[in-house]
Amino acid sequence: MSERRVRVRFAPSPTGPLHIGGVRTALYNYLFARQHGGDLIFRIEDTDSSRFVPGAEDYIIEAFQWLGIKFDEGVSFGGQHGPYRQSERRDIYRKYVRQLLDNGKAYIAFDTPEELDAKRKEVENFQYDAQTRMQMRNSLSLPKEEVERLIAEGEQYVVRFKIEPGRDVHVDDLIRGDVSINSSVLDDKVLFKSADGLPTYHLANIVDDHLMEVSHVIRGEEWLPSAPLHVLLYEAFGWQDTMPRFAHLPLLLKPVGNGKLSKRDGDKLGFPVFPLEWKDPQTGAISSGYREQGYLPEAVVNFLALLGWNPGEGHEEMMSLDEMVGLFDLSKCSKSGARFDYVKGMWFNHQYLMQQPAEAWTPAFDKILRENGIESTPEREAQVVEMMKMKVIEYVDGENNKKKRNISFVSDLWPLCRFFFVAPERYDKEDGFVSKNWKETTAQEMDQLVGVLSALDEKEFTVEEMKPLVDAWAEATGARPWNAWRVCLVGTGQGPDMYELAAFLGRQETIKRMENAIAALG
RNA sequence: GGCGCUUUCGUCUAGCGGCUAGGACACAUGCCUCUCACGCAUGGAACACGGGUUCGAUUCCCGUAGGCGCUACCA
Repeated sequence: MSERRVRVRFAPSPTGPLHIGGVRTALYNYLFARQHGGDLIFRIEDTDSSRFVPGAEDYIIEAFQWLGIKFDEGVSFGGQHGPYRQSERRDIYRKYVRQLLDNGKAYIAFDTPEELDAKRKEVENFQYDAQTRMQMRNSLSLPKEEVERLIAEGEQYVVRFKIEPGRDVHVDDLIRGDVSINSSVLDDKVLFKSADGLPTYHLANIVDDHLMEVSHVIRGEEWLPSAPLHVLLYEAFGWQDTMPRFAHLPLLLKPVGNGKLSKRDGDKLGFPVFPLEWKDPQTGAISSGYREQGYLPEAVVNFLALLGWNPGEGHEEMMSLDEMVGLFDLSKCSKSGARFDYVKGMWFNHQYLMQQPAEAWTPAFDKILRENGIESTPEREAQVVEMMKMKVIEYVDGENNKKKRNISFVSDLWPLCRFFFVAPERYDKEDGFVSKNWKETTAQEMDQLVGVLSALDEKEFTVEEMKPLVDAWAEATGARPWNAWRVCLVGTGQGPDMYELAAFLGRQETIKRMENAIAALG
């Protein structure tokens, strides 16, 4: 059994953008496949034509590309077991439906959706099973000629799985151990619909996993209740010897409140639930994505991996994809759902952001500057802007650790760096820092400081020239001008060392801001 | 309602019969300091409950309660 080559799959339904929980499922499949030198298959489960959403498939592929999760075969990746899109496998499924029908493991049912609805209204907790199927319109209850006539007349029908009641069905789950359920509580599931000639999930899933030689099915816990049905299907086909092992992952729960994290929760709760931004082709509504929010793929993957799995023994939480491949272990997955605490995701992003060289941030920061109207200046000033940007990065990400900012995203830079580019519009006395550091005599003091600074020309306005001059003056007069000076240049208690800041702004801008402040605060 | 899964700090979790129940995020405090932050240090904070089994249960078993999922001609 363990001799079999490891082959796992991620098989989403193209009904919209990929949910973050799906990303984690795919990630675990990826880790498992890599670790065992096996294959990861990408299959599209589009057996419900009515729920098909254009663009979803490409979106999913792009998302995994961004995340660095690579597939070995499947839709758009090629392989020997295709086609990998279920809608292109109709003929294959037909053959297997026939086999089940011929073996008496399945039967044809003519009950319309309306009839079934009526029945459900009439009988509380109605279930289509061994108890009730003889009361329904199907090939078991109807005479043979009648069945043939109905089919010949083109009546729509479905094929149902004939579940034998009263049997304990066992599923050996890699995460949960033995799970058993009595077959009597299972209903005769629809396997195939004549209306569109397509199978339902259950049939397509089993047939494909078998044909694609899938060795392990790693999927979300929402599938656990139907796992016994799948076991029964493998048996009905006579494939029990090559039946894959199952592993049902705990679900991702909402950060607050009840229930699992759903597609609609995202932006409402203040964080994305999709890897990439998604625009609904029908409504045009936009859902935010991790990529567009400024997350690094490494951070998303690292954060997600630890929601439901843990390497144990106080191992470092920061892990690359490759490290995780070495450490991953299905038996170390937790059994209960994990609340999706995106604050920790932000911390991971902070960590990965800090590992990057500052130059890596330039494109993103550039965009922010443009959004704030900084770039739309004449060419001459463009050079200055460029220099400023370099300065900003140095300030934020200087080799001196003391200067590092607490930023989770590059976009967090703007409120911290604004004053480099824009003079304070107003000096707010309500601001605690301002009121604390701007006293009666401060205006005078700043006036003097302007005088001291004026001795330097624009070229001499450097930290090296300025510092001795100002320090000497402060020493002589006993002034402690820095905080008030900061009020002048920044407007509040933020920013780098005052000499560095002043040198960066230059003589003209520095003195202008000081005079503005003196005039405004008096 | 039925069936199944599940239950350690606020959150993610370590623990696999004997531990002062460990770590991370978040939070609080202190240090550093011309501000904010970073960094460093410190602190508060948990075994759902009730029965067993055992010399001994957070750990094993059974109940109860809570949480989650499934219960479609959706996946």
